[in-house]
Amino acid sequence: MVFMTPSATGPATAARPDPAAPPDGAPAAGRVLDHPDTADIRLEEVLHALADPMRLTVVRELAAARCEVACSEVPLPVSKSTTTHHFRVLREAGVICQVYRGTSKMNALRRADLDALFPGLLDRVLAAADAQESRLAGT
Amino acid sequence: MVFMTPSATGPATAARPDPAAPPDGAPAAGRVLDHPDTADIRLEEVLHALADPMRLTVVRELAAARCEVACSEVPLPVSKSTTTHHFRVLREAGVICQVYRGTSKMNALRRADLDALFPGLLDRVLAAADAQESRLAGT
DNA sequence: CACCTCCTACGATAAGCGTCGTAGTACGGC
DNA sequence: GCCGTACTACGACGCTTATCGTAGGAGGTG
Repeated sequence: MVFMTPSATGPATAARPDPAAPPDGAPAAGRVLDHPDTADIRLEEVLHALADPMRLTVVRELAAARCEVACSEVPLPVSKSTTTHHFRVLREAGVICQVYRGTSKMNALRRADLDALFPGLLDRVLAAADAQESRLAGT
Repeated sequence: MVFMTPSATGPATAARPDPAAPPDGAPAAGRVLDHPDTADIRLEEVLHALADPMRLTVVRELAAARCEVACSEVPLPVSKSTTTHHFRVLREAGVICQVYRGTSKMNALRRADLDALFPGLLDRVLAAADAQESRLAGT
């Protein structure tokens, strides 16, 4: 059941056609992380993943930064282990794609996969989050 | 901290301009339920409410039936008390509006409020749920 | 090689959630 | 007034979750 980065149903946000990437070829050899196959992504799990404030923050950061982001670049008001935990939940729900790059673990949204399964959903959630933030800020 | 059915920021899906409603005037006198004010609805709570399979089912049923629906008309594979619990979670998250009507408690989506706060979100979630159902059915 | 950084795994804890059954209240009909 | 229907409140149970700290591995740098 599922082995590595999506190659089956879609290269996800992967294929890393972005700069910032190393010479390539060796995205970190060994260490490969389990990602759900695109077809195995479940709406309830995605919603659950997005329902947590910490994780929603992460997703918004990832959406804002158009390229891959290291775990440590998304500051959360919780411990390192808890942060790791949240990233894992997001990955296992199929929301993000994680890949080792040197000592860092890079994260990216699986926009393509999510949009294919649930058209427009992610955008609406992000827009809703922005809207709510503005609304609450203007108090 | 909020008192009754929305009248403050918007009559929600209420105002019951639908048939099926009794002569009106006495929608059940006493028993009034607490609903969050529109401005108090939080995205995280809405997502959390929608993330549960049971509750998502309820919301889909409510969206399908364009009018108010009694709790007992949405059959769930769980006990009565659990059903009550789920309806309460939905109400407290601001997703549905509940009103006593005789011995029944009628439920309706707070579409207007949700669309005002999070434009298009509910529709996308419903569409995503439909899409996933078809996708999984066609296995 | 030593060392530092980044991230992980593990165990612990406390809180939350979904589920149930039972007992009970409000309302309408007889 | 009595009874049935519809829903609720409460307490219990077990599972999941969010959080932490500590210990440790993988990989770059010197």
